[in-house]
Order: sequence, then C-alpha cells, then structure tokens
Amino acid sequence: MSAVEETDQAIVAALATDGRMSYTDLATQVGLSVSAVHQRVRRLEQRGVISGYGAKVNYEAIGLPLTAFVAIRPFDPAQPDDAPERLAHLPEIESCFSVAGEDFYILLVRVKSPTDLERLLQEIRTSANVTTRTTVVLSTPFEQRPPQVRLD
Amino acid sequence: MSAVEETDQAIVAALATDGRMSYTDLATQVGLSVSAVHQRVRRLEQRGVISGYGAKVNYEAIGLPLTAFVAIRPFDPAQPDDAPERLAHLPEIESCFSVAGEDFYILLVRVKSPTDLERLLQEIRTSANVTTRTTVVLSTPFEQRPPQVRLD
DNA sequence: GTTGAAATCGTTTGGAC
DNA sequence: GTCCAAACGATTTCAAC
Repeated sequence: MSAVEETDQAIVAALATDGRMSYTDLATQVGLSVSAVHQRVRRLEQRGVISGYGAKVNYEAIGLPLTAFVAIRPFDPAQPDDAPERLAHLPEIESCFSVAGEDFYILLVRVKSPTDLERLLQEIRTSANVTTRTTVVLSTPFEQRPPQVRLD
Repeated sequence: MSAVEETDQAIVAALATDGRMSYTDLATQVGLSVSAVHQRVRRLEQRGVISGYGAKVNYEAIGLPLTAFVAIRPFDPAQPDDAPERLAHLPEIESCFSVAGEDFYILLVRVKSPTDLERLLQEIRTSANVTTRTTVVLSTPFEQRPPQVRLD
C-alpha cells in the first residue's frame, strides 16, 4: 500500500469524521472541485485506503452493553497459531489484534450480559485451544475518533 | 437509551456493514418500504442509536502504521481521576476505555513510528500524571466488524 | 405501516480547457 | 487540476390509504 499525500489525507480524515458527507461539502472542505474530489475518493476506495463505510453504533442501545478485552495465549505454545481463523466465526468478536508481549492476541468483544461473556469465553477457549485473560470495560469516555490530518 | 427491536436491529446491522447503502437497498434488505425505512433511520439517528457515519480507514495507507494499546494507572492513586479529559486533546488516541482490573484505562493509539509512540507516551504520562504499560500491535487479522443481528 | 408523486439534491460521466 | 452540462438516481417531504 503506497503512501498518501496531503490532500488525500484531508479527504480521508473528513470521510472518517462524516462518511456520508456529500462531494460538494467535501470539495469545499479540501479546496478542490467536485469532479476532482470525486475522482480522488474513487481512487482511495479502489486502492483500499478507504475500505468501506459504516454507521457508528451505540452498542448499549442495540443490546450489547458489555464490552471486554480478551487477551489470549495458546494452551500449548508449540501448536500452530491459527487463532484468528478459528475465532472469526464468532460474531461477538469485533476485532482481533496480534500483539507483542506475553499475550498472542487481544480481542475486543461485545456481548449482552455477563452470562453471554462467560459462554463466549468458553467458546474462545475451546475453538482456539487458548487460555484467556479478560478485562471488562466499565465505560467508554471516547471511541473510534477519526484520525488526525498530518501535514508533515 | 431505550432498547431497539428486531427490525431496527437489522437496519443498524446493515448500516454498520455499509453506511452508504441507499434507502432503496436497505428497504429491500429489511423488508419495508423506502418511506418506512427512511423514517426509522431518522429516528435511530435522533435517538443516538446511530451516532454518525465514518469511512473505514486503512491506517497503514494514511501513514499511521503503528497501533498500540496503552494501559494507564495513576502515578498517585489518591489524585482525582480525570485522565480522559486530560488526554482527549491528543489526536493519536483513537479510543479510551475505563476498565476493571489493575489498570484504570486502556487507550488505543495510532502513530507513524516508534519515535512518535515514545513522544506520545511521554505526553500521556505528563498530561494525566499516570504510568503506562504499552502493548504494540503487530498485525490486525480483523477489526471493526459490524455487530451481529440478534433475533432473541 | 403502505403506495405514489413531486421537488430537490447528489452522483456520475463525459467533454473541453 | 478546472469548469460546464446532462442524465440518472437518491433523498426528502407530502398526501392519501
């Protein structure tokens, strides 16, 4: 993936902030014509710099009020490490990060209740043959803030 | 925030998957008329169930290839805990979670380089008077997957 | 909830500079 | 890159059921 220059950065930042912004507004904001902005957005999408658009969701309101981080490491460190593929089918897992440190992966999960968290942890352990260490999120002061525009 | 019933859940899930889906397509997908779907989406936005729309960004491509989790706890546990407000001005911090466990908060940060991470950690420590424990993300098998539709 | 119509706005393409 | 024009589709509101 090649780098992205200043104007494209501004476009990406604007669309990360408001993914439904019209090309007219976007053009004004970055100081280009509608045609030029349109062309750039299409290229950013094709290159995968923008991989899609999504609604920002209030998880409490949709019945998933419990968020947690689940750090996992293999029960047997010699076994093949294919945890992500083994866990991808669990929809409660929103994100999966491979990390440096004592743990192998950190998962971000969203569930309805402690009971569902318990069930999910069991599924994670058996699906990927791992041990888990769970950190429950109590509140979220802020989340998914758009990336800053870096004008180097 | 009140709960959301089945059809609204389907709408939210669809828009989390594709935030730019047209009302025509959305109506087909959830089995309603365009008018009805439009009305529901407007209500979901007003109620804050959908808090906005954002582009899904490839952070490597926009010059932020280094992601890390930063767990923080106060240097002096007796001091007032206002870390989120003290940290909100740092644009590198994408998310801030208040957590149960030994740490007080877990931050998700995105930076350009190890040098920038070092600088950011110093800023976090001095801004909020906290100690930090950082876990570097090596790769991201998946991230920001849309929530599942739960048909209870 | 539904359909249908109407006005408006945004998207998208293409041509010319 | 710009501007302009044209065709098309989507949004939005409204009335009527």
